[in-house]
Amino acid sequence: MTGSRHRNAKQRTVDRVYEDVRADIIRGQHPPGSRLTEEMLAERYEVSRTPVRAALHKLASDGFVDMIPRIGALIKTRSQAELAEIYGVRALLEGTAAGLAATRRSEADLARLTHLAEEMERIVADRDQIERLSRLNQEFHQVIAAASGNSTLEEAALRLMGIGLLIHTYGSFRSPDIRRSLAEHRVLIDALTAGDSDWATAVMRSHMLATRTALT
Amino acid sequence: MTGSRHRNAKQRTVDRVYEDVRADIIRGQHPPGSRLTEEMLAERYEVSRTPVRAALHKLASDGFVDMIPRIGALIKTRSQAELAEIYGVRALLEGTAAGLAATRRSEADLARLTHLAEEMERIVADRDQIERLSRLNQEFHQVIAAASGNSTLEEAALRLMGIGLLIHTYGSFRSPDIRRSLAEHRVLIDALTAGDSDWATAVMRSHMLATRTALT
DNA sequence: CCCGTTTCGATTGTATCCAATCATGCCCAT
DNA sequence: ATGGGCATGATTGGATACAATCGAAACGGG
Repeated sequence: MTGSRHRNAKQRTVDRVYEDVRADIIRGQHPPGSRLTEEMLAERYEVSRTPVRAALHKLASDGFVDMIPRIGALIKTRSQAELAEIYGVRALLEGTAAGLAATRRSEADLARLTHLAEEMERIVADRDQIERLSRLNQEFHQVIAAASGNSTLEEAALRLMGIGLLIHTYGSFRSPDIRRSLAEHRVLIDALTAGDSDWATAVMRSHMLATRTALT
Repeated sequence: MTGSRHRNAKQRTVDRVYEDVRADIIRGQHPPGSRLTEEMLAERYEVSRTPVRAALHKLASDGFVDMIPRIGALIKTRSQAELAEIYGVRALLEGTAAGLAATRRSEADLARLTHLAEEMERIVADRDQIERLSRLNQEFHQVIAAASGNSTLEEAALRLMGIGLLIHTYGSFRSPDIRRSLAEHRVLIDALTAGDSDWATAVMRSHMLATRTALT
């Protein structure tokens, strides 16, 4: 999340462990509140404790676990209220980002967003592809954040998106909410295509706040 | 920044190293772009590489350095444009936080803010206490962010405040700008005392954007 | 003289070992 | 029976040793 982005032909052990543990958390393998010890993870992934420790600290700084000295890493629990907070702040940040993106987006951005929207609509009915739907949705939002041209804004938004993944978001939504969400994506693309900042901001804010409500 | 908060009677080595390196960066001991090797820091602080590495990774996740695999930690360079971005996003986040704080602030919060404002006014003329002025200012903003009652918002704002410290902010301001800034603090307290959300939001936004301009 | 190649060294990445500390549970005294 | 204190063990924190990888300089060929 906060980490470095470079072409890694071969992944370092610490990165592999980080990704694996993170994926397990998102999939609910490690339920909130459960305890992870370095030794246990080291054994499971067949590496030494050193990379496990590094990965755990990174997970902590990304808000996935709490590291308690001499206890271990506890999977962070997010209350309903915190989740609502996150979506509220996302509305603020991503709304602004969408407004900026409306004037700065490239044709390639629009094409990518359209492709993502189509793909999501294609698989929306398939309950087996919920996880993929969630990833596509995340990428959709990432593209817009990046298109804002404001890396500070983008980074802050990305951070919150990552935390939100703690709950396998789409899985907890009901079908009508998901379809509404996808329809809003289309409107968002229209606003960005039109280059209308205010419209884009409003749609994005509306999109995030509707999602917040759908969570409860 | 992102780290854990617990009563630390005795500080762990990694924390000490983190604080020391961070302070050195803020003071300009390590100029932007310069390279920090683990071994060099281990020798300087007379510890092994282990806590140094942990501290370095934390600094990276807090946006103070870039960790490049097999190269080392490079002190992050922030362009004028990035700095402007940061203050822009702070205006957004802290403006919202101030609006929330206007309705939720306690009497203790107001007292603390008033005390901080007075203290800053008392030492504003003393060029030797620039660093202290900067710390007090930071605490002022932290108190408001915390008073918002929105921990997500608070955390995001705190993060950006920390990054902003990369440039010893107040040191690069001219006297009139600093005095304007302190005057705005007073107005902010008035708005919070009155419980006027819109006013508080507007003042905070204005305060941050004026600061952004003063930087250039 | 310049450019590609290869070797060497510097630096991070990983493993293992030892120390310190705190949670837990047992035991004893009241 | 109950509460407090103490011993023990589990777990992280730190140090050291070793491996891997990449950059840079030296070297050789064109």
